Amino acid sequence: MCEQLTLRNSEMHKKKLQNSKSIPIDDPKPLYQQVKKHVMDHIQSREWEVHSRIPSEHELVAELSMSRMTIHRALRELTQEGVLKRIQGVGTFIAAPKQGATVLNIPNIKDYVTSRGSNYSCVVQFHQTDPLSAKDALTLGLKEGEDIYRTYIIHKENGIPVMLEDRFTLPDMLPDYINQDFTKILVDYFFASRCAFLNHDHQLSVQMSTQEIHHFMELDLPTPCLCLYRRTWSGNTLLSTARLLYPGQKFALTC
Amino acid sequence: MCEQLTLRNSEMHKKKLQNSKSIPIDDPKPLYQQVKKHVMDHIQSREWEVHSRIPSEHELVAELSMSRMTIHRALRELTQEGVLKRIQGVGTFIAAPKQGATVLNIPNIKDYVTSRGSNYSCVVQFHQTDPLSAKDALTLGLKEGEDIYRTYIIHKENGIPVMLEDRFTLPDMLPDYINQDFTKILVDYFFASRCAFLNHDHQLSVQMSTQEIHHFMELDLPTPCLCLYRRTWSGNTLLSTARLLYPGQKFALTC
DNA sequence: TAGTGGTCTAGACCACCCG
DNA sequence: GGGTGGTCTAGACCACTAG
Repeated sequence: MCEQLTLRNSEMHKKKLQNSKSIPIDDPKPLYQQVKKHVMDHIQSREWEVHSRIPSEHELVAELSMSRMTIHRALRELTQEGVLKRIQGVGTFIAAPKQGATVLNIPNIKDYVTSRGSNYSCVVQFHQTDPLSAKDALTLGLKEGEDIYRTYIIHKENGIPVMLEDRFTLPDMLPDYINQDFTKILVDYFFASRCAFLNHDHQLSVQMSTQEIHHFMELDLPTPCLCLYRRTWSGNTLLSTARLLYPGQKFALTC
Repeated sequence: MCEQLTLRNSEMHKKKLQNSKSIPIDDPKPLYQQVKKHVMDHIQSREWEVHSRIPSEHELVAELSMSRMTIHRALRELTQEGVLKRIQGVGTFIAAPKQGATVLNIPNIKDYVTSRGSNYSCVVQFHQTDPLSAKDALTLGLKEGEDIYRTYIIHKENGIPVMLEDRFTLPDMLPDYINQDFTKILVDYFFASRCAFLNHDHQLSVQMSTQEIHHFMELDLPTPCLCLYRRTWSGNTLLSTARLLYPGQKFALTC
């Protein structure tokens, strides 16, 4: 088996040499990618089991007749991808499969609406400087009564409200925030245009619609709502918090 | 500015040489990481703007007095991380910041419960072979009446139901699925132990609790529920679908 | 044709782990 | 001390893009 693979690889090497005479035959992939596939094949075929040790770089260099840097790059990338686990001075092992890490990718509201072939619009209900209430001050880690920007936007699909955005933004970092017209640019886009490396954290919950939600979302009946609480940071500095309310409808997918 | 950085880097080089005399002074990082930081600093300070071209590998080699492989590794990793965009024959550019891609990372239920310091347990209500109903057959892309494994589990935190798992699993791929004791092993862990490369897709929605949910989740009042519909694949082959119901409570965060 | 990024090599030094 | 992975170099050949 190993011998067979060695042969295959030396054949590939020949093809590469042929290819260098500018006679592209069948697009041989880079060697490091072949090594990655070689390792993946052994894992998928169960020949190399989870947690077991795979050949060292030195052994793969000998087996596949490549330089150590090429082998190393392949193994390093597989390690970055979570397939392998490497321990200096010990060896390279098959990593345990990731378990239970469930990732949801929620597109922004405008892309989501337009991707459904619908018309996107929004109405900015408030966009002003407010003194902080005691409750909000607690959440934001600020003092009661301090000034903060508050923005309240209803996002619509074909004119029908689909999402309520209730946002607090700290004035220190982005003083021109309050002058923006958020019917023209999404708040997230504005942040992305001003700050190079944003990060977010999120908290997901469900709640029944309140009177306030009924009013702005044009609802008649009590409706379960998905509530996404998002904080936006630039490095370790909090920029903004948002409560995003999606009244009871399927709204997100992928990955 | 550039000169200053070159100086800083040659100083680091000296430190590295000192360090090689086994006198670790202040843990100098690998050169390629210094290059990454060098680039990131220029981006964060706005010195290099979005979409603008940054110095070529050759220029960075001269500026920072490093080998091209080291420069190349730094720029390649930043490209993989989405910070840069490289075009062969043209140059290296600052990538546009990712916008609106909101990612939620939901831990598995057992880790979630235990991470809160609570006691995890579960009850398997059904675990049997069922003929497919017309509606479920449609969702799964199978024929009505075909046999399928159905598993119905109530997950509990300190004895109180917190999540309902209603799962259909195709019998072809994992014939010993039906013999598992899912009070001992999470279904996701079982899949991970049998299939090397799993992927999932998800759909999120909210719904009001039904009579069925009231009964199994020990609810008295109608409650909004978060419903996560998850499909599990091995390559392009569907393994299992699950409806995961979390009655109205905060349940997930991070990233 | 000159400059760019993509890949690959052969060799080197290092920190780390283990017997 | 011998084997492992982590890093780095100097040089090479290539495909690609643009003037």
